[in-house]
Amino acid sequence: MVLPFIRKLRHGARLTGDDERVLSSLAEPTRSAGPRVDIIAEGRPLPFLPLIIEGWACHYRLLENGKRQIISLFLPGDLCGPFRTLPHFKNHALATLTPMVFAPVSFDAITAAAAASREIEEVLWWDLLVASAMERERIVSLGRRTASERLGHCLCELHCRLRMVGLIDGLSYDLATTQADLGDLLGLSTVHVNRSLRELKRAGLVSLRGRRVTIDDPDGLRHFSLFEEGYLHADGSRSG
Amino acid sequence: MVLPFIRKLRHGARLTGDDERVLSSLAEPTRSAGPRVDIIAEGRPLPFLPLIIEGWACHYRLLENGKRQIISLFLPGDLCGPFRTLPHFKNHALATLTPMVFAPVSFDAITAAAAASREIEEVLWWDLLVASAMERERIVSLGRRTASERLGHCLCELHCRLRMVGLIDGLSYDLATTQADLGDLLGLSTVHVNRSLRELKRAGLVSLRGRRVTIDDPDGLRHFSLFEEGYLHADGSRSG
DNA sequence: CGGTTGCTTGAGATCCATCAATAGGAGTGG
DNA sequence: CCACTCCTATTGATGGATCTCAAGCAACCG
Repeated sequence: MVLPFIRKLRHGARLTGDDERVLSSLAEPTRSAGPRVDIIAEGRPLPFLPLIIEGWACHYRLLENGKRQIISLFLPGDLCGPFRTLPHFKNHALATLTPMVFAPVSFDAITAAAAASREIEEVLWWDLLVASAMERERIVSLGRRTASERLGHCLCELHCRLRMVGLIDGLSYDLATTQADLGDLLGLSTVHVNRSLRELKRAGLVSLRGRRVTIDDPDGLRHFSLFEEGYLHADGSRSG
Repeated sequence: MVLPFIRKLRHGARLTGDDERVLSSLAEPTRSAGPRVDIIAEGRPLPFLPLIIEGWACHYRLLENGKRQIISLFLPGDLCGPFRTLPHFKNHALATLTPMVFAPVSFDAITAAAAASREIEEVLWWDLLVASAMERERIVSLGRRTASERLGHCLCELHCRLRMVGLIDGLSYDLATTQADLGDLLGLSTVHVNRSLRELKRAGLVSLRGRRVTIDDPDGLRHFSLFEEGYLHADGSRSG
């Protein structure tokens, strides 16, 4: 079985067998965590870099007024932060959204891997630059897209990201978040997430059965949400 | 005269004289640009990394619906992007907000500088991590702060950032943006920026004379805006 | 079964956008 | 020095988007 981490990185570089073996070795040993558990508390330096094998997680921030904002959403194959850190840099809280299996990758190991192979060094940068592009895209969403557009955009992005790690079934995938989580991610109230979802359903763009999302009209949803997937670099555009 | 770039980086590492000379050499030669000019068009790979000597700039994104979102704001001393890029990564548009003097730093030169000195490599990462923290903080603002809180937070951040490069005068500094720019930065309409500003003024938190901002009640403004400056690493916390 | 969690819907309030108009300041040309 | 224009700031009025409060429902789980 190929790790989702490896599957994802193949979109970013042509990895040799050696490269993939080195990268796979970073993914061991693994730990497990339950759902809705803090892996790393807010304000601590990062002791290691979590690499997700299975499950979803997020960086979040709790404001003094009690509101929560999810800063980044992490899926299987994701490194939960930049591959390099410095002393005195504190982290946002990292929490699981679902039960999760992850590898606590040591920064030393990752640095050594990058030093050993130019391709690995590049693909780690590729991953960092894509993660950073997703954050910037969310700034655009939060600032200038309506609630329904934000939600549609998010559903498009998730489909694309899950496709990169082989976790979709055609136009369907399992949405592991609650609507409250989506609200904290998109800067909306739970109630309004629900209404926006209803709007997308009524427009025939998506449908839901339980936690299973199906994008019924991909072009329509992309157009409605102003979604352009280039920033995710899922097309192997390295070769084009 | 010490470059703002150097002044800023001193907050991130103890640089030797040699380090500073190497970093200063990156800042030459320089170019000038007028106000409201695109330095780099959207969707192009980055030909070089602009380093601002004087003036303000921003990354922005124009949506198909005509709305604009400013993604990052850049001040004197700022590198307008991560110090490493990869082929096929396209950029957001980079535009000046004011007349600007900048150095088009070549990625090769910056890579060489990082390879030559561990301190330089670290301080470039420091800069990248701080820039990334500012983007995440804006996600929090856009998602979970009210208009006035966002504005106050922004004014606090600007004061801190300008302080790091010596461009403040006590509690005052020159705000180089129009209210329309602030709106695009904070996800608000121009009109509402104006009203939020009025609210901050009436609360005795800030005052304005022309483009000159004065923070009359720093603690009050910080508290009101839920601003905690740790993410900017302006305190030389590397030593603490 | 009862308790908990998440989803759904309604009603009313609030925040913010939009439209429209005015005013001030800086530059420009006569 | 004045008239003109453009850009920015300011304010009012109105409507729309979203939040909050509240209630009911469904699924799951001890």
